[in-house]
Amino acid sequence: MADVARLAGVSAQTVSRVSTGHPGVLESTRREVLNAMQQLGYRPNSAARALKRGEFRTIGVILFTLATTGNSRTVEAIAAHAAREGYAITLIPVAVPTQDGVLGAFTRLGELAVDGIVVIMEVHLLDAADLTLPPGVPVVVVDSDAGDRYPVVDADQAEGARQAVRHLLKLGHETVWHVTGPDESFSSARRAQAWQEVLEEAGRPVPPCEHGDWSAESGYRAGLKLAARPECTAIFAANDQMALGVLRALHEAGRRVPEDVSVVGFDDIPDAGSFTPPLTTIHQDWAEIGRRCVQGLLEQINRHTLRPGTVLIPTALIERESAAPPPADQRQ
Amino acid sequence: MADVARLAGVSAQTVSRVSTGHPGVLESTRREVLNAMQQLGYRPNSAARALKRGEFRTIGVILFTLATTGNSRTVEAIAAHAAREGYAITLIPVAVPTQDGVLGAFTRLGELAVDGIVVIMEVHLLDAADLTLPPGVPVVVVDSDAGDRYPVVDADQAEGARQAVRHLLKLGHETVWHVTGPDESFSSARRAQAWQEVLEEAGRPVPPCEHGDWSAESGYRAGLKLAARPECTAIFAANDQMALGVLRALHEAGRRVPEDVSVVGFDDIPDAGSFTPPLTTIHQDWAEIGRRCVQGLLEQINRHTLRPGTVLIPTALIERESAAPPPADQRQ
DNA sequence: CACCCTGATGTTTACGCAAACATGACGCGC
DNA sequence: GCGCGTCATGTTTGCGTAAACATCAGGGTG
Repeated sequence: MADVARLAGVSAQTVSRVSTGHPGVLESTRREVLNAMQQLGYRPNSAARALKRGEFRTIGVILFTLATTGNSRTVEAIAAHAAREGYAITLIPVAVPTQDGVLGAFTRLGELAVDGIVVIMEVHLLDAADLTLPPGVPVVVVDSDAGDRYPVVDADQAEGARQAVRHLLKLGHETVWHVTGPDESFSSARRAQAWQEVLEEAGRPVPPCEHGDWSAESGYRAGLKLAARPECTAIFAANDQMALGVLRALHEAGRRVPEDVSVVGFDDIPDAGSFTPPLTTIHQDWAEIGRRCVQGLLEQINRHTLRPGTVLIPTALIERESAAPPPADQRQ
Repeated sequence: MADVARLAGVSAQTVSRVSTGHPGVLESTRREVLNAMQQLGYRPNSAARALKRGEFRTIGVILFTLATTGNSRTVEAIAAHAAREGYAITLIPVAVPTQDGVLGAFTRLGELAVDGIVVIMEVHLLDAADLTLPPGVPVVVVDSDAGDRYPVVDADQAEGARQAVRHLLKLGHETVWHVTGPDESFSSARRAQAWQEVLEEAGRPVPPCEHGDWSAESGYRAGLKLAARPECTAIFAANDQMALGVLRALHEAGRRVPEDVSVVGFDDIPDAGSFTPPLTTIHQDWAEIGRRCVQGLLEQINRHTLRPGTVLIPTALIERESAAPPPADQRQ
């Protein structure tokens, strides 16, 4: 910076003013400084800047994996909105989803240069890490029911599941079978619970769940079992990937979709419209989730207020071709 | 830090020595300091640390989107390996894939606290941004042919495509039709080129390409056209998502896979094994790509040497059920 | 017993920047 | 024409840390 100041014939402070876009610098001076910067290839040192200002303009995102569509889409949206506000994103992946792994990530995080944290993580693991969550650091949590302690942003899992089940019921199916996600997932539990509630409210039998792990392969295994039951005419899979596996299982078992069996997924991943047949599913607005995360975090950073509570992002039923009325002989 | 020093009855320097794990501190003193740290909730300020040490222990990753499996997997692997080396990852998404967008990202990047950069981006857009790439900053490029100027890490696109085409030829198909990715993609161009070369070497006719954009929907459109050609018995799609669309199109057109038409994809996304039918495809080792990116970057950071050149990660043919010999009447 | 060496700890300093305050030039009003 | 306000710019200072150097105590050696 001193070199730039010398070359431009001004003081270091004026260089600083130019680089931060401060007002009160003569246009001619500004141009001269800019020129000198260019010539010397000057780049402000962000460490020094952060030290002086006491903020990093960076948001940390802690998660298990980018491999799920939801996570990577959410991160992408967070990054995009953060960038718009002048914030960068630092990724803190948790190598292993154990309490130790989470603890390690939170420890690293404590030493990281972040002004706030988005936690995309199942709540029970968050609990374990709770102790080491640096107090006073703004936090927003996704995919959790910790709304009483932290600001939570999430898709309206329950309403989405209700939309799916009601849609199948309205088509005339007597009941709806369910393929769940992993037990430890909050989203999975929420979707399963809502599925059960809708059936009970409608006075329909609640068939036993098949348990999956979000993967298409697990959906395939569940689908094989369901395909073997002739009374099963409607399946709600807790995500689109498992629905894909269910579709394959039904196809192999010779049961046509949607003529014999209807399938509804959850997520509306980009490929869902190209499944065979195109999948009727529940759309999640990840872009909006990311936006609200950033918004909530900035609110805390700027206003120094932690406001627990849950922000629910609406879901939407996307009707494609995998759900239809049940076969005539099974119709209500 | 001063408070900790006071509480522990030592100097600030000793606190620093403890927090950096420096040797030459009496065990009893160390414990006392650790104790005081805990009590006061002391966390070293990473900005000050970075300022003093002249390094951020952070790697920037600049990319267009996390929406493709390849990108998000690569980023995840980069993050995991970087974490192992004590580096964090900062994400710099390019909002719009235009030269302006890229320029903007590189400008932001210049001000970012990173010790090195991984660029996951098509090369022609990189060229446009070239001017503003801060000189002297370690860089590794993925998905590019800029091996003469930068260290490049990439899957062996050409060999992968060759494996796919040769596999179909060996099964007895007279030739192989191709659904490409977007024109501006280096990977897409490389795969298409290798496809053509293999056909020419084998003395087979080279049918016209169908052009897609990586999306399943574009694969569906291409598949519809291909399905209308009875002479088409083998299709190589430049990625698995487009292959999914092709599968759907063939199914709708009443052409069975693999009995009537064989399909091979590229990527081996996690769902590929659950397509209907399970997709034969080319596996890319994204974890290894991420690992080599970090390795290449750290080499530059530690040894201050820029070594242009391309590291090619081998691909592997994964045989599943979507490719088989052609129908008897079409057999060679 | 004086010397030096070693190892533990304290003191000084600078990293690069920007806030706060200081300076100085100019113009305007009474 | 004197004083005061305004605006552009310069000077001082300190953010939290760790490297470099300084100090000091104890122990072994000739």
